[in-house]
Amino acid sequence: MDDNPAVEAACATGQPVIFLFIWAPEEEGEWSPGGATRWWLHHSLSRLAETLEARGNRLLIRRGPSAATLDGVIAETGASVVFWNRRYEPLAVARDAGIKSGLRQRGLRVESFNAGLLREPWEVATKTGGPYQVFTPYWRACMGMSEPSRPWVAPTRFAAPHPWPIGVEIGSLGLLPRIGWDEGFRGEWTPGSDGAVGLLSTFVAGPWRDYKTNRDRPDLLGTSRLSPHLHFGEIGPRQIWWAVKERAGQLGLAEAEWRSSTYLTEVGWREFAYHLMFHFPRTPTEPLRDEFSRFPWREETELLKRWSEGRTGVPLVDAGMRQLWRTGWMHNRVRMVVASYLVKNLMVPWQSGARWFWDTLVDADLASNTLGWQWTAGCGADAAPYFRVFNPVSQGEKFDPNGEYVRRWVPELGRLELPWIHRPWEAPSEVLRGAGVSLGRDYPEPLVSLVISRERTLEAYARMRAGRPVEGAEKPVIDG
DNA sequence: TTTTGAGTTGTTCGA
DNA sequence: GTCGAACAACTCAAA
Repeated sequence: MDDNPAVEAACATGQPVIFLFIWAPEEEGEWSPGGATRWWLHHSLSRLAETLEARGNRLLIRRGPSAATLDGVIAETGASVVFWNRRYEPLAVARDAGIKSGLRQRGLRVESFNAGLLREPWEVATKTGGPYQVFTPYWRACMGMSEPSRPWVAPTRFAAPHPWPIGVEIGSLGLLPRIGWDEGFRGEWTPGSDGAVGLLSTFVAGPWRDYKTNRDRPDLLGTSRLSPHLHFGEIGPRQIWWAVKERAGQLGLAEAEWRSSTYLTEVGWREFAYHLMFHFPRTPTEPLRDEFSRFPWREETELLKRWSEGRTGVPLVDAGMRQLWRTGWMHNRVRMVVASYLVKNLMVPWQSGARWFWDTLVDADLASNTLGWQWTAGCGADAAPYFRVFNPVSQGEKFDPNGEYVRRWVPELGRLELPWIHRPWEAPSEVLRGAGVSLGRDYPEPLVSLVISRERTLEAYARMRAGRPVEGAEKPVIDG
C-alpha cells in the first residue's frame, strides 16, 4: 500500500479514487500466471480489498481484455485520469504502451510510474549508450546515481467514488487450485503488504547482519523471503533500501558499508534481471548466447518428471524439489543446485526447468527466473562458466552440514546419519538397513552418476564451443 | 580504434 | 586435511 506512486498521484488529484484490478491472463501469452502465483494473487487481492475497505474505499475487480475493460470503467464512471505502475514483461510493455497512447488520443490524462524498481531499465546505460551485460559495472553505475526516493506513506482514508462501479468477486476468478495442493502454503506465507512489512522489519532487525554467511544455509532462516511480496508489488525495493539504511544508522554503520552489503547487492541482481529482460526481450525462451542453440539437450520427459517430483535419488536435489512443491518456494542456494543438476547432469533444457519453476513458485517472476536459469545453463549475460558444475553432494555437506534440511523434506531418509544423508548410495548396507532405508524401494537409486554425467556435459560444452557438429545418438541416460 | 582489466554463487586434482 | 592451480578463452566496459 505504501510507496505506491500511482496511488500517490491519484490521491494528489483530490478526486475520488477507483482502485481497479483487471484479470486478463491470456494477455500474458505463454507466461500467464502459474498455479502457485495464482494462489498468491487470490490472497493478495483479498488482503488488498480488506485494506481498502478499512480506508473507506473498495477494490474493483473486472475480467476481460485490458483495454476494453478499462474503457468500460471509464465510460461508466466518467473518469478523466488513469494512473498505473509499470510492468516490464515484453507483452505487458507492448500492451500498456498501446493503451496509454489510445487513451491520450481521446484526451485523458494518463501516467505510468515506477513502483517496482530502484532504477528504470532504460535509465542505466554504458558510456556508449547500450545496456549492461555484466553485473558489477551495472550495479556500480546504479550506485553512482541519485539515492532512491524515500517511500511515500499512504493515507488512512481514500476518497470514494459515487456510485460504486460493479465488479466481480475474487472467488469468481478461479485462482485457487482445485486439488488441495496449496495446503502447505498456508502456514508458510502471509500474502499482502502487512505480511511483507512484517517480514522486512523482522529481517533487518536480525538476520540482515549475518546475511552474508547465513543466506547460503537452507536449514536456517537466513534470508528475508520477500521475493513473492516483491513480485506482486506488495512491497518495493525502495522500502527495502530505506529499511536497511535506517537499521544501519541505528547500528552506527558507515554509509559505504551498508550500501555494499550483500543483501542490497541481491536487490541489485533483481534490478539487473529487469534490465536484461527489458533490453533482451527474447531471453525468457531463447539463450542470450546463440551458440547454445546447438547444445545437445535431451528432451526426456521421464528425466524431467523424476526431477519435478523430487525422485532423482540425490537427497539435496529431492529435498529442494519437494520444498518447492509443498511450500511454493525453494531456498536460493538449493535452486542453484537443482537447476545445475537438471541442466548439467541430466542435460535437460533450462527452459523446461524454468517452466516448472514458473508454475510452482509463489515468487515466479519472468525477469528473475530467466536470469537464474540462463546463469546456471551458462548461456546468459554474465553467466556461470560452463565448467562450473555444482556437485549436489559437496553442496549438501557444505550448506546443509547437519543434513537437517534434507531430513525435513525427505522424511524417508530421516534416520540416516552424516555423512550418508547426502550420499545414501555410498552408505554401507548395514547403515542403510539400520536407518530403515532400502534403495530402490524406500528411496530411489541415483538417476545418473554424478561423475559420468558431469564429464558428458563438459564434453558437450567443449564441442559446442568448438563449433563441432553435435552427434545424434547419445549414451544411455541411466548409467552408473 | 585499440588496449586493458575484470568477471556471484565451483570442483577436482595433485602436491 | 589443506592449499593452490587448472579449468578456457571470451566478452564486456571503460580508458
